[in-house]
Amino acid sequence: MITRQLEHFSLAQICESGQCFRMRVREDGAYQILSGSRFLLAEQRGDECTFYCDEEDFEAFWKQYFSLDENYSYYIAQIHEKDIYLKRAAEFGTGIRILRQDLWEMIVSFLISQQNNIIRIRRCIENICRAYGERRISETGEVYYAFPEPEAFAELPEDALMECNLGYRSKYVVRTASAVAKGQVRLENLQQMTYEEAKAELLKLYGVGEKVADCICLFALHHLQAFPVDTHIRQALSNHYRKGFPKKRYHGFEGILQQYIFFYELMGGGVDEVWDSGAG
DNA sequence: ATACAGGTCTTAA
DNA sequence: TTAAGACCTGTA
Repeated sequence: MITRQLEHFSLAQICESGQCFRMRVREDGAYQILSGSRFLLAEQRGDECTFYCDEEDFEAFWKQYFSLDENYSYYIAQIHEKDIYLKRAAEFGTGIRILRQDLWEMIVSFLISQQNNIIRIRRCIENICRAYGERRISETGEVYYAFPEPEAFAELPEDALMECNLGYRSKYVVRTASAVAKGQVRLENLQQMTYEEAKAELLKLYGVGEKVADCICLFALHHLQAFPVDTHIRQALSNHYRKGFPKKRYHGFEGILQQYIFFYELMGGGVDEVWDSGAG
């Protein structure tokens, strides 16, 4: 068991930020975090966090998973003084962190995410884990299912995952799993690549486009310069950044600011700011 | 009922 | 190279 005082860290906000679909809050207020085949139980009171794992596990894995070695105060301090909207968004989501999640899990998760809502995305992922993942018991005694390896999907008929409610995305997952299982795309190599290289490689996968590739780069490969543009972000940018988002100013960590904006819009924090266009 | 969810692929000009 | 349509499914 590990206890830490943490700034700019909120399990609740991370859980609701729409980057980790297998994290959930329990009845007792504790959080379950699943990543690949791992399981972690964690609690938070104010800025004090407790992680139910041993020192070695924490140092070798979870610390990086939560990006605890990064200084988010610095990123927030870079926000332009006059950018009221971005300052509000960052203040609103100040406990968000960009996680370092499992690469294969993120590929599949964001294939499923397209033209889909977060509730159903979570359910789809839960379904495929139950159907194809290994059943396990955590150190703390909870039953959970590991995320299935590519081989678990690789030989399936392309529409097999419709039974898990993936809809037309089933074939994206099966074909991509097949490509990875055959070694046509090597996940180990992706980890070593630059943002541009990794994105280009990911775009070769069937069902992976610009947006999904950027999500994978940001949430798994931790390329903080990836800036996924989805419907929410597109809307927010057209409302608040007529000349485009100032990526140059924030070069190298645009992705963090993207996540503040996404979270702000998702949670309805931005609604009061979209009043100005019609009234003369 | 119709539109919309953290889009991408296919097809046609 | 760009632009419309199709696409599973649940929810409001």
